Amino acid sequence: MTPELRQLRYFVAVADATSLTRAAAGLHIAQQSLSQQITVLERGLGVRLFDRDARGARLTAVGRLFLPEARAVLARAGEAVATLGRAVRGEIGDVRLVFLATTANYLLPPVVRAVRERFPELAVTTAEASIAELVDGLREGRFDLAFTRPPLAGDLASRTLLTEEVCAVLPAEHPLAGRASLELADLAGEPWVLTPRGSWEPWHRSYDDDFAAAGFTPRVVQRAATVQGLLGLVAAGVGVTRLARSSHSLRRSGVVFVPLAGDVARTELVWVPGNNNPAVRAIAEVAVELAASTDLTQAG
Amino acid sequence: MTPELRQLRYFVAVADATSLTRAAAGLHIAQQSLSQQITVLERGLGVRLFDRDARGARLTAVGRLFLPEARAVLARAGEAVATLGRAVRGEIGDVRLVFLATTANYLLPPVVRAVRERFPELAVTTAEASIAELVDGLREGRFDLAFTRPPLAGDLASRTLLTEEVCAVLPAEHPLAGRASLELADLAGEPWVLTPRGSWEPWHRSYDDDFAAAGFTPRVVQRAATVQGLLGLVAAGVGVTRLARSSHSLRRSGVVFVPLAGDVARTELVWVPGNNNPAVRAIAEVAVELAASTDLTQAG
DNA sequence: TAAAAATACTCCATAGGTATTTTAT
DNA sequence: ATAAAATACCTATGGAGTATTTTTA
Repeated sequence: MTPELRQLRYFVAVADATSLTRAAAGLHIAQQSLSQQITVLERGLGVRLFDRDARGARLTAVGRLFLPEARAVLARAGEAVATLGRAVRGEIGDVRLVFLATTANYLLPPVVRAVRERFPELAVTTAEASIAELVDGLREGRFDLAFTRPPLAGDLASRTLLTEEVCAVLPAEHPLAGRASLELADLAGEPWVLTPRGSWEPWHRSYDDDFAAAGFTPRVVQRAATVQGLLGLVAAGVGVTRLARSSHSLRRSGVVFVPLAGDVARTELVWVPGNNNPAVRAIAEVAVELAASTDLTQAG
Repeated sequence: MTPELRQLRYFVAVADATSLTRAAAGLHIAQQSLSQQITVLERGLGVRLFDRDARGARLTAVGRLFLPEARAVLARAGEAVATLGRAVRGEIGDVRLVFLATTANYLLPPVVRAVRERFPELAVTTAEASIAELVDGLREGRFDLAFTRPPLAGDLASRTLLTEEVCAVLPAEHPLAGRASLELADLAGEPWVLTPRGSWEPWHRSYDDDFAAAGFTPRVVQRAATVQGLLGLVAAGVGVTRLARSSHSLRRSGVVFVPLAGDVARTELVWVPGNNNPAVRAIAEVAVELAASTDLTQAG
C-alpha cells in the first residue's frame, strides 16, 4: 500500500510538532480526525510510526527512518508541480519553428537569438520551408509556429509580426529606375518575371487581384521559383517584378527597388488554432516584442 | 494545488494507454469515473493534460512534460515505502548495543562482526558499561539492547543467549584445586573475595540465596569491583570466589577454575519491552544464531 | 487531575458506479 | 455508424467534525 500525499503531509506535520493536537491545529483539522488519519496510515503501512503518551507523539525508530522519505516524496511532488508551472509559462518544452525560406535569411537568426536569451531552457528547433511545406507541416503537427507571409488558409490562426513596403524591382538601367515611388499601373506594359503559379494558390489569387485592381494582366515572360532567381532575371533585364523591400538584401547589383505607393507586405506568425503549447505563445510574444524594438527586415 | 498520488497514477495510466477507456480497464474502474478524475486533476492543476477525440486521449505539450514528473513522484513514493519495509525488517536503522563490561571482552567482537556481515547498512554503536549504567541506559533509552547477566529487574524483557558453567575460583596451591568438581558447600569454611554489595542488588540477593541454599554465609575477607580484581586477590591467596568459566580467559596464572556442580550462569539479551525498533529484533536473532553455532565464551 | 490521544458517532464531500448524451471519424 | 469521451445522476466509502472516554505523567 502506498499512502496518499495528504497522509504523508499529516505524518510530517505530526513528526514536526511531536503532538497530534498541535499538528492538527497547524493543519486546520480536528485532533480527532488527525488521530484517525495517522491510525489509517499506520494500519496501511503495517507499521507503528509514533509512540503516543500524555506528552504527545514521538517518532518510533521506524518512523524516524520514514520521515526523510516522506519529506522527499512531498518535495518531489512539489517539484513536479513547479515544473508543470514552468511548462505552462512556456519556459520549458519543445517548439518547432518554421520560417518561410524567403524570410528565413533575415528573420531566423534574431528570433532564435532572442528566444534563446529569454527562455534558455526551451528546446527550439527550426526549419526553412517553402510555403506549401510550411502549411502542410503546421497542419500535420510537424511544426508549432510559422513565420510566413499572408494570405494563408482560413483555418490557421495568425498574428502580424511586421509590415514592410512592397517595391517594384527594375533592372538598374530601366527608365523608371530613378523614380522615388511608383504605382503598380505604371508597370502595365512591362515584361514580368513571377513565381510559378503552382507554388501557393492563395498568394497567386492575391496577386491577380492586385493586378486586376491596377487595371492590367501582367505579361509574364519567365517564371522563377526563388527570390534569388527572380532578382537574377531582373538584373539580366528579362523583366520587372514586385517584391518586399527586405528582398533587396539578397541582391544589390543590377536591380533597383522602387516603392509601390500604398502597397505593404505583412510577415505573420501562424499556428494551428488547436495548438495550446504554451511555449508557442511565449515565443510569439518574444518575436512580437523583438519586431517592435528592432527593424527585423534589416537584420540577419 | 498538489494532486494526490492516485491522480498521478491515473494520469500516467491514461498517458500510457492513450485512451481513457483502456486505462480505466487496466485500473479496474469505470471509464466515466476516470474521465471525471482526469478532469478534476486538470482543473486542479489548471492545465489541459490530454487532447481527446474519438480515437482516444493523447498528451498535450504540457502533459508530455508532466508525464516524467508524475512518474518520478510515484517512483519516489515507491522507494519511500520500500525503505520503510527495509526498516521494518531491521535491515537499516540505528541500534545502540551495550555490553556488560565483564562480558564485553569475549562477546562484543564476534557479535558486532556477525551483525555487520548480515546487516551492513545497520548503524551499530556499542558501549561497555557496569550493570547499573547498563540498566539505567536501557530504561532511559540510551541503549536499545544489552548483553548482560541475570537477574535483572522484572520490567525488562530478556532472552537467554548462552549458558556456561559456574566455577569455584581457587588459588593454584589450594587443597581443593585438583578436584574435577565441587559443591558450593565444600567452600563453606573458606575466606571469600566478592564484589561490593552496592554494585547491583538483584545479583547480590541471588548470591545470598545460593549461599543460603548451600547452608552457609560466606566470610568475606575482601571485596573487589572488577573480575580482574577478584582474580588477582584469589591468585594472591587472599581467598576464593565464584565466577563463570569464561572469566578464566582474563587470568590464567595462579588461579584454578573448578566447576561447581549444577551451577550455570546465563548470558542474556535484555531490552525495554516497549522498544519496537525492528533492528533490535534482527540483531537479537543474529546473536542467538551466532551463539548456537559458536562457543562465544571462547571467542573474542 | 490535567493534558494528550483514542474512540464513537455523525455528516458530507467525493471517489466510483450506471445510464445517457455528445463528439469526431 | 461507430467508438470514444463527456455529462448527469446516484451510491457509498471515508475524511472530517463533535462529543466523550481512556490513558499516563
